[in-house]
Amino acid sequence: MAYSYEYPRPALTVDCVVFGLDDEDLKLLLIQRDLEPFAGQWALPGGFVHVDETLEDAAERELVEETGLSKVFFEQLFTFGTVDRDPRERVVTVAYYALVNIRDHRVQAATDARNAAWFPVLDTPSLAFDHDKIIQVALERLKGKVRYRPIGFELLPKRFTLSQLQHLYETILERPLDKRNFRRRVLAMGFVKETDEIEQDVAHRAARLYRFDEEEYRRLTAKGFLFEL
Amino acid sequence: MAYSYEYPRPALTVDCVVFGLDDEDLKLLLIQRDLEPFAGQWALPGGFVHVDETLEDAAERELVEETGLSKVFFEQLFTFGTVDRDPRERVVTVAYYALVNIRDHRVQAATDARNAAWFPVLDTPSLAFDHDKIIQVALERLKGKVRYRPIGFELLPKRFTLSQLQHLYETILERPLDKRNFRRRVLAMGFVKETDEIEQDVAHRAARLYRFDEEEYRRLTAKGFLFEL
DNA sequence: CCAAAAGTGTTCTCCATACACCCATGC
DNA sequence: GCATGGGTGTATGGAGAACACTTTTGG
Repeated sequence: MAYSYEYPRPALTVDCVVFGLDDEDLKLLLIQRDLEPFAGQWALPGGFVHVDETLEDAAERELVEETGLSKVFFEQLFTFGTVDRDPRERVVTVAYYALVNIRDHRVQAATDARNAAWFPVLDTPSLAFDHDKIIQVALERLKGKVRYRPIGFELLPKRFTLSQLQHLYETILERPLDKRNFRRRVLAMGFVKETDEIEQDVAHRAARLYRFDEEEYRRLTAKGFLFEL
Repeated sequence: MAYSYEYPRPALTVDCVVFGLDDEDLKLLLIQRDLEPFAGQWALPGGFVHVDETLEDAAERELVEETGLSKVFFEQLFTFGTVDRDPRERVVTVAYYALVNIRDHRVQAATDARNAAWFPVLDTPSLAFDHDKIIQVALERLKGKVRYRPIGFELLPKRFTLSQLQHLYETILERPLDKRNFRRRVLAMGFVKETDEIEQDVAHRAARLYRFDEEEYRRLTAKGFLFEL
């Protein structure tokens, strides 16, 4: 019989790469570990998968427990399974990435985390385990996916200006975009809708606020429309 | 301590979705299980991950053991972790997909497999576990990825005709393509190279054979070139 | 000579790109 | 009134899409 009871089995964890957008940069949510191994070092939030919860549930639970974040956009990233990635024993980890609007969520460390904080993506401390590697993979995925799926909106508040949206894409893609062309293309797609609100409290002309109309996006993709930027 | 020794842990398996191209259709390599649960039913090749092997190694090992296939193109697909996907106990599976040129590989059942055979993708028997679901995900991935990564070549022999290549894309994308435009675009990319050989033993004008120049592809992508079809 | 697939160019349309100035607001 | 970002139109070039006939070979 191929029942696995007789054999030692790898442990299974989940880890979360949480991206957030601060007005200027792309940031990453890290926790400072309170336990060995790597106690005191910064790492991705994550932990062991319980036998009675799905992988998504485990990722969400760990994120809430260690950082206080809940109800954020989540997608599976990749599963990392080299033999020596954890010094204790064999541990396979299913990594997720999440996108959050920083301003709407307050982070707070708890359980196994001594501390939780946002770091600029390009200026993180050296991390525990193979978490640097996981972040590299997450960044590549984000860069790739943002061009053909409208996931960037998850990083913005519900109402946003077109300049914020453009800035977001410039940050993620690491190249400048032409303002007029960008605005024309975004609006031509039809699912970024003008609202009748404008920015508040800015020291210059206030910009119009727009929103991402998910309903409309679904309708359009169902009809064969392909998002691309 | 967050050591997991104290807690029951999910079992971990790998499963392989192996695509092949028969002259006409896209096919899938399945095995007939010899063990419970689902003995006698068709399923994806796969099995438990050993503590001392990476996930890739496990996938390759299981594929050789159960089907005799080795040295094929492999990529991680997705990790499936719903709680009840295995009737015995909690089992999380890391799925891989593989692309094979059917004519160059002979399959042969062994170990836990009573039988191994190719089935048309759109006409498979009902499968064990959640393997139908896994295949759906693999198909979507293949359809998506084939358009921006030159992985389709893995399904063809080393030397192929442009008609074969076009047929492959038509099969995967499920739509007809214009012959002249297709040939122009493929050749314009620069990494599909003409050879001085031609088809043999055909009952009509013999077509020129081409090859995928991986070196050239790497050079071009390094310079910012983006494959797209 | 017939069947079957190989091979080949041109036109048109549309979309991506490049590019610069005036406008509204707060201080 | 000045500094700051908001907002707008046009011209050009290049790529994708549509489209049909001749060539080669084997049977």
